[in-house]
Amino acid sequence: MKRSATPDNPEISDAQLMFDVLNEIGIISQLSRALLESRLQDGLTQQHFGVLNHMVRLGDGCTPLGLARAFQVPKTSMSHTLAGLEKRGLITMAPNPDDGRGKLIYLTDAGRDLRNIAISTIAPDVIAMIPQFGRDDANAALPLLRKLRVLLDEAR
Amino acid sequence: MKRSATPDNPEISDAQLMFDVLNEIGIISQLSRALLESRLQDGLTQQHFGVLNHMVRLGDGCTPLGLARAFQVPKTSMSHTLAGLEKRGLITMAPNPDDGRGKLIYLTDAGRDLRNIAISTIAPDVIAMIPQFGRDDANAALPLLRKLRVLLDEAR
DNA sequence: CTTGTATGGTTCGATATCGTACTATAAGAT
DNA sequence: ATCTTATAGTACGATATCGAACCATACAAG
Repeated sequence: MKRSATPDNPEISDAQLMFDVLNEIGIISQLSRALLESRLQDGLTQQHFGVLNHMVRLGDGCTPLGLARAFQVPKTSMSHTLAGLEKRGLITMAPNPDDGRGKLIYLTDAGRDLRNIAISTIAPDVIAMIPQFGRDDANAALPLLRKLRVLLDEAR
Repeated sequence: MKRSATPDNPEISDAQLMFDVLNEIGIISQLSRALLESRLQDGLTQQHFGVLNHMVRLGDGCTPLGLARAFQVPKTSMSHTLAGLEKRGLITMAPNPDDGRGKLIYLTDAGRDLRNIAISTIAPDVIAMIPQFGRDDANAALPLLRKLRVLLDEAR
């Protein structure tokens, strides 16, 4: 199980540690995505929900590229996600008056409602996790994750 | 016990905390996947690499369903991933002598080699992160992540 | 005012993901 | 033995993801 942590090459075990961290993160992401999507209707994905949630929390009128950066996905992926949201009437896309190339994304009432319903639907699952995970551990984990995310983001 | 923004309903901010944790995890997962796949050739994905790595570390001769459970993906997804690995000559699939329905997956030499090459290719990036993230923080994060993963797994 | 280059966005094709439905074998209960 | 239910895996279709190529606009330098 334990790879030889040869004292002359401590980097190996350090690298293994980071691999393990990223591996756990990958599986948690997979699990939380599956949990979320099992609660969403109409083939909505985590990305769809994420975009709606982002705009409710931080305000709409943002650009497709800005959203792509916020979620760290290629702009082509965001383009497809936004097309799906527009097709469902959850957002509208308007040309950017300040930039002839760009667009601005706005929530519709339906989009806002759907986000709020989704939150209510998922909240019990999330709240149920807290006593088991522990508020202290959650509070401890968040800054570590933020730091790691920023690091990975800068290292791109 | 709680310094809450909404004293009448502390669960709200706790839920927000967990949402934030899962959100950071999702983005980190996205970033590390992008980083990994940019280093892999021949259209290999994180799943492909993950399966090879899993078998090198924990031994091959495992079943498709066992792998699907290990990675928390539907068995149809694993079926597709394994087909891709077999097509590339990185694994072989044999009928399970103890179960007429099942198969057993074995690494080929090419599969083992590819995994080792991939590890060597990625290791510098991972090692470079360590001094910035901090070994202590990595050591602190891992058990928290494991706990969260187990929790989510059980709550499925 | 051109020209070159950078930026915002879409289109398209290849592949991945995953739910539904299906086949085949296994295993337990009459 | 037969029936029932559970399990391992695949086929297929719908959608998601993403890189390459592309278009249009912006912007900077002559």
